[in-house]
Amino acid sequence: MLDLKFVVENAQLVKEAMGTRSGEYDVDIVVELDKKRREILKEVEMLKAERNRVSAEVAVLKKNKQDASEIIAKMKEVGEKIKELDGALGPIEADLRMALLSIPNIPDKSVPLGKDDGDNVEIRKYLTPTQFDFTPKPHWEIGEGMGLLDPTTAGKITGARFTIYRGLGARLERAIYNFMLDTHTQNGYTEIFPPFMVNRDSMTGTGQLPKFEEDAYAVKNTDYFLVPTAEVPVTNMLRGDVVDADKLPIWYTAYTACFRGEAGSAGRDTRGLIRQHQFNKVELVKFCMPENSWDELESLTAEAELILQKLGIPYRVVCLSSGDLGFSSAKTYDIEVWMPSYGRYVEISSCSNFVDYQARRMNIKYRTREGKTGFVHTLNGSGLAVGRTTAAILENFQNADGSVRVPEVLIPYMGTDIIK
RNA sequence: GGAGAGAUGGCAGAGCGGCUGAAUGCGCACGAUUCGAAAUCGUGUUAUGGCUGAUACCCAUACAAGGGUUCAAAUCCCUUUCUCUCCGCCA
Repeated sequence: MLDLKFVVENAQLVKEAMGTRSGEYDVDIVVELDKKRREILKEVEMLKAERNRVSAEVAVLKKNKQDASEIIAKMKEVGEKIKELDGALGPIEADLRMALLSIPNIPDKSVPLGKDDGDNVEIRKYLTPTQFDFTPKPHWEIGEGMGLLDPTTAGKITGARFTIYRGLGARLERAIYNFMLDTHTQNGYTEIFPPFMVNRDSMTGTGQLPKFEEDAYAVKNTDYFLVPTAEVPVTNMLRGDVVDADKLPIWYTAYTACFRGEAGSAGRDTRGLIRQHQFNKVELVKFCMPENSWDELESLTAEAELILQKLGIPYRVVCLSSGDLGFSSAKTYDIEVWMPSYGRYVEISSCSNFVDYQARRMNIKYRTREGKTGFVHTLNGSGLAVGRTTAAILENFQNADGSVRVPEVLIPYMGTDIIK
């Protein structure tokens, strides 16, 4: 969340920033609630100061065995008044927090202004779109044709938007996330294997709640949620902590299955691995000092790109426009992989700098040697979405005879150089 | 699932109705000492909110979280969460 003081003192600026995003956000309500809160607060704090003062007098009287019943009776009234005002304050503060949580991050100055993904700006490109001297097949045809992917049986045992991987298909998926984890740990990331279920506080900490509860899978009879991304458990590892500045930056990488309701995407990408309710992803998460977060965003993006470079798959990097920016993010680069069946680039990673937005929400602070504290900056990015990588490999490395070449770096993991 | 113990500052650990925002130790900062350092000595060192030009003063709040008792709660009561020990069960 944003800093309350900042919002109240710069309401106009915040409103303008919200205007560049998609969606409507109520900044005025925050200002109003804060004003109300402060009015009551002043009154109740005065009463409390009086109570504290008089209570000290009572202590002295009692010590000297003197009668204090008169002022005790008077303080009882003050106590009731305090209780009343505190009672009024509670709901206002709760509303205020909710209102503040409902306001997204302010886009960084460098973010291109725009309405939606049509205004995203291409930053760089790697390789050129794959050319074929035959008509390439989409990955779901390749996968189902060779028995690597089986959405039909998955539909029977679970439902739509699930897939069973079989044989070399399952092996390929596993090879990919092992290769990703190995690459990232060699680059200095610490591997984390977190729980796949998290509590409500964690979902709120990273911003999935309260606004997007319908996208999440809740576990019945508990207050747990299936993780929509490893970002949630991994970023929340430091929730409420004060970290020694010397220990920063912290780089974590984690594989998890990810579970998403995909509310509002009915009819989109219904075939293949692009949009599933359960998919595998390797995530990159960073915690750093505020002054380093923009450099860390560049390196994090490069580290995610490295996977596609090593695999040899064409991609491009785009900077999301203000209108396409995620709720908690100040700036996001999407990495988009070339997908022949779509005839365009498809998102495979989203690398974001949240600056202090998540840290304030989660109360993650640093402490320097000199004792100075402040909110850390948090970043994360996919490194990468595994299912989409599988799809991209099947499509970009397919041969005319229907077989699929295994990328060089995956051969040790696959035990073969060809899938047929 | 059953029985018991516990949760206090960056860390360790006292306190168990008023004089405790919190002893003591560690860590850290500054100073003394030193050619410099170690050791030693001295001083200081929580956060959030209100007020404010102010990171100054003053005021309020906070001892897992939430509620209650009381003039007054880290201290008493209730609920929840988490941790540990023993038993059971299980991969």
